[in-house]
Amino acid sequence: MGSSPSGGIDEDLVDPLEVDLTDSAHSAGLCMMQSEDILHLLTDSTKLHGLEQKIDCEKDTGQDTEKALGGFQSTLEQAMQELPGKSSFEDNPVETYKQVGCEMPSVVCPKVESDLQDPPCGPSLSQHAGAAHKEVLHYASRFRLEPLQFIGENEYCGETTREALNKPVENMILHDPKGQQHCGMHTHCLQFGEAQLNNAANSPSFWSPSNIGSSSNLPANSGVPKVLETSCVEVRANSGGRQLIGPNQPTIPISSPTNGGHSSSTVPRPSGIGLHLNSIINAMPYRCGTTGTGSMKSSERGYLNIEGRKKKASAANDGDGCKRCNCKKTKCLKLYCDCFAAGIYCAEPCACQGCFNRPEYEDTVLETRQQIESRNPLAFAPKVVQRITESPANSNVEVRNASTPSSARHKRGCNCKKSMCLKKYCECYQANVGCSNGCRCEGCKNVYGKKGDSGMAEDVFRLESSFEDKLEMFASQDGLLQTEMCDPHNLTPLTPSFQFSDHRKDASKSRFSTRRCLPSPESNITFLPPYGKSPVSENSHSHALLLKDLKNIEDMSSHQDLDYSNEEAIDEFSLGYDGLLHSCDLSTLPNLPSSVNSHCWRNTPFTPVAQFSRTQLIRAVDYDEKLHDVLEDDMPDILKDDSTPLKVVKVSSPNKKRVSPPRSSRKFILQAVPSFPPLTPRIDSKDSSSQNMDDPQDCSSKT
DNA sequence: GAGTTTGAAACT
DNA sequence: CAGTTTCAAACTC
Repeated sequence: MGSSPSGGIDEDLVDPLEVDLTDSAHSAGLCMMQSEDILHLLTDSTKLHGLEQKIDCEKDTGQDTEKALGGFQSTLEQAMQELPGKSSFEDNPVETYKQVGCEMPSVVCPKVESDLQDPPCGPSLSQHAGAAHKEVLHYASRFRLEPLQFIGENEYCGETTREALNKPVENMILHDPKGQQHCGMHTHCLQFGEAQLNNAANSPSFWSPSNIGSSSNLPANSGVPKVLETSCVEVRANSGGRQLIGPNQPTIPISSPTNGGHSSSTVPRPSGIGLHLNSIINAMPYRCGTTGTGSMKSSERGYLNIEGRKKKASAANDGDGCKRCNCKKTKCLKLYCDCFAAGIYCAEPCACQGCFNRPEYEDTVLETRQQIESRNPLAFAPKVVQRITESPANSNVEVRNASTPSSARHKRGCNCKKSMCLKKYCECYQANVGCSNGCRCEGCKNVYGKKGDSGMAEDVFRLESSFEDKLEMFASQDGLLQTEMCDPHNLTPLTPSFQFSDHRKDASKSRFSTRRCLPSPESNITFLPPYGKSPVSENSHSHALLLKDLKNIEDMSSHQDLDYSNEEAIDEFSLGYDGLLHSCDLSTLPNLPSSVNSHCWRNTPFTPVAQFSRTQLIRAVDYDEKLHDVLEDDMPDILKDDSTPLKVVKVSSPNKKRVSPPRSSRKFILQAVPSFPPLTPRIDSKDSSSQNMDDPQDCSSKT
């Protein structure tokens, strides 16, 4: 990969996808798989082999890990038995891919493994291993992300992902309500919390010498988890398609396998599985104001600066704003605090007073976060979704004009009375998205789209609602969902993910299934079918793939007997409702940069939802006919005819919280994992800032 | 930099 | 669920 002399990444050499793989997919322990991969996975026993290796590796990491994996191996074994030509369980050392050009070895898919390994530089990793794993699971469930699959990870990440890069990027979601579109990546990282951190840690850039050395130096701020995808896309658009870092980006080295080569290497672990999100963010390429439209909040932005200069993005800054919070009364434990809301710790750049949003108060932070989520499960959900497409014709990523009403929407809408949605007071405006019918603004003059301007966004929301409603209906009728889902903490905003856990109380620990990246429900827009403004051809390929996958699934279900008694084999079926649901929409998934997918935090727009192991997939499919019904009822309609207008089942008020009513469940359980983002001690916290900040980041304010 | 305005978040 | 209060960012001067 090309590292600039300053330690930055050469734009041309940076491969967003690569970044994703290392950053999010691995570190988070969440590996997203796309439909193609799933199919491949189902037939590729070698992947199981890889999984096995990983398992072995993890076993060495500690009891926690083993426990976490609990039963997973048995499941794996069973699954392998089902696969013809499965590889024997060899004790081959786990190899991690090292991206070419990366100064630091990057852990690619062996994510979990890497996470569990103690970093050469610190003991924190082992200490956090168990927690991290748990957190990963938690986030996975919350974001509808599945824990990293051990199966074929390397292959998947190394190849599939790479291939995916060449595919059109269809949709992306913005997390940041406040318009952090340019910092989407950052946001994602944050959301995954430790996982993210881990990812970051795994990412070459993160561990690159410069980064490591500077990580402490880097301002702990980072991007706020709001709009990650966008940044990627934008970067691409700006840089010609494969770069995460723009010209203005910090020179933090990011691994970018230029040769696609993978060399086996030991994976040095960051001293911080517990690293704070800020660290990740800092490590991540950061591009603010790339388009000049993005208005990121400071919390959403990293203070990365090529020059190492740190400056508070306030005011004067244009485009690079990196402001942080300035809370005085809330102790940075309320959503008023951008840092807190973003799932990151406050950093030195913050001017907050009496801040508790720091690593040393992790417990408090977590608790507070849980409280908030108990009140509003969507409190930390992404607020803005955006759709991005790539033109198939030229392979160039085409970012839909964010200013167009249909390109993005604030999910809850604004409530502006006096600003006419023309100032940053307006969250829609701040996010550079148009107001939608869900907004209650008065006198809307949002330049990105006035309230009432119809667009796909609304339709998408409706679609989402529709599907969701069905799903919920389905769940409630069949009691598939456990009451656990009723717990706001367990609920994933808008899209609860279920899992077959049968008897596995500790599903969260045993859930390792192949996964597929699916747009999270919150990424509704992501699911937009290519109708209307989007040319059918735009998604034709992906749709075809999707349909293929669906068909395969159906076929499998119809041709195979499912032995539900074999719980181990089933282990779990993680159904991201949105994933399955929108798998049709997933057309975009195959095209999604892995980076985007992997960087999901909470409410990640792209949540790898349905990654099934072969057995799991089959059984899951068969398991519940109704599930099929849902898929068939909803997805086909969309998938079968791109040109067919979406059926509007129900329009949900953006302001309404989608909380599923209590349901009894038999087979599906929502993982009860704390939703709080991994707020692991960050290298450079305010307290510790003394160590860092030597290399202040260049923070410029948003436009 | 201080003060004002604004609207989200929190509270009742 | 609506109204009110609190809060911190955005904005103005």
